[in-house]
Amino acid sequence: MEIKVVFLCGRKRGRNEHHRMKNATDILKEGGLKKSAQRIAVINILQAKQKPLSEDAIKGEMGEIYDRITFYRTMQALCGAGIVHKIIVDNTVVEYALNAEGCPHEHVHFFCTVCHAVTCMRDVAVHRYRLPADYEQTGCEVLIKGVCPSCLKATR
Amino acid sequence: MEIKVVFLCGRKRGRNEHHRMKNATDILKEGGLKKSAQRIAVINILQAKQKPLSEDAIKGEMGEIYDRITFYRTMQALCGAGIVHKIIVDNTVVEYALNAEGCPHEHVHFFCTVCHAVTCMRDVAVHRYRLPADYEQTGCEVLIKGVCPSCLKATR
DNA sequence: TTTCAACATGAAACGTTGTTGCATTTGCGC
DNA sequence: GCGCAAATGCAACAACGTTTCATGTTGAAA
Repeated sequence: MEIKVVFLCGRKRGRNEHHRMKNATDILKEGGLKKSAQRIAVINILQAKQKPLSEDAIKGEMGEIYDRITFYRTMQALCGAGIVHKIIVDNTVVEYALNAEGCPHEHVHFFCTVCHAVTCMRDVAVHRYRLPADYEQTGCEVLIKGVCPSCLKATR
Repeated sequence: MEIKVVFLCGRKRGRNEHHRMKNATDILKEGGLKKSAQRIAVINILQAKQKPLSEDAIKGEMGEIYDRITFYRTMQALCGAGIVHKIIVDNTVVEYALNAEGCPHEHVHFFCTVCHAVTCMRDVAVHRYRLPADYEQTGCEVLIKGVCPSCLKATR
């Protein structure tokens, strides 16, 4: 039986007010996972980029230590522990994002159809859909497609 | 340049009030696609089952005439013409559903984590999310996960 | 510090999913 | 019916994802 640390939602943080990031070792410990070079590398990369990344992008950052099989297992472990979440854009397009510290509420994801970047819209909460009473809801994925600000600006 | 037939939304139909289904040949013609055995088979199967189906399920219904390569191209054609829509449950789980006649508004999809069935919640519209003004939205996918009525009943 | 069980790793091999090229067949407008 | 464009199906390929197994690490208890 392992202890999960739950972050309490404090006051809202301002848009440019960064909090000190926890290091990979602590994140793993809190998730009840053993430390390993692969896992630390993945967490550090996702933390540094501050946005969802594809396997390919992570691979590029990892360099030599990247191993395809280990990568899948690493991501399974990190997802299972709630350290990262998987964003399914299409059945052939998957991205991974670090779960935000602080308030880990369900948020909307945005996919830019021009540059193919995926963004976690942390300020846009998932709507609470009303299904017929005999359905039990456990989760909800929302993916909005469109054109991101930088691509929109580029076309003008 | 092909002509797309747009169905106008008339009065709401009652829950058990079925309208006469168009046949596959007409659907293809309206979609600007050529008639073919594969396409007709897929449309007929989706129409008969009245619910989203996986490739495997469709394959099972098609029998001998199923061909994997043709299937992908068929689904690409049908999706492109707006005759069916693809529901991405997970990167390894894809389902296809016939676009409903009548009101083809964006609707929510439901995935039962017990029986893995996918349902089009035709009466549950996709919420209009408000993103920052510099984002342009073109579409939105909503997938709710949970337990469907029949699985819920089975556990009691 | 040493020991050790549990877990992470990476190589090989395999299965599935999706695509591309090409020769052949089919649909459909003329 | 003719002929062109599109659909089909085969082969081959590429990418994605999993399983098995031998080996290397981690972390906790002796």
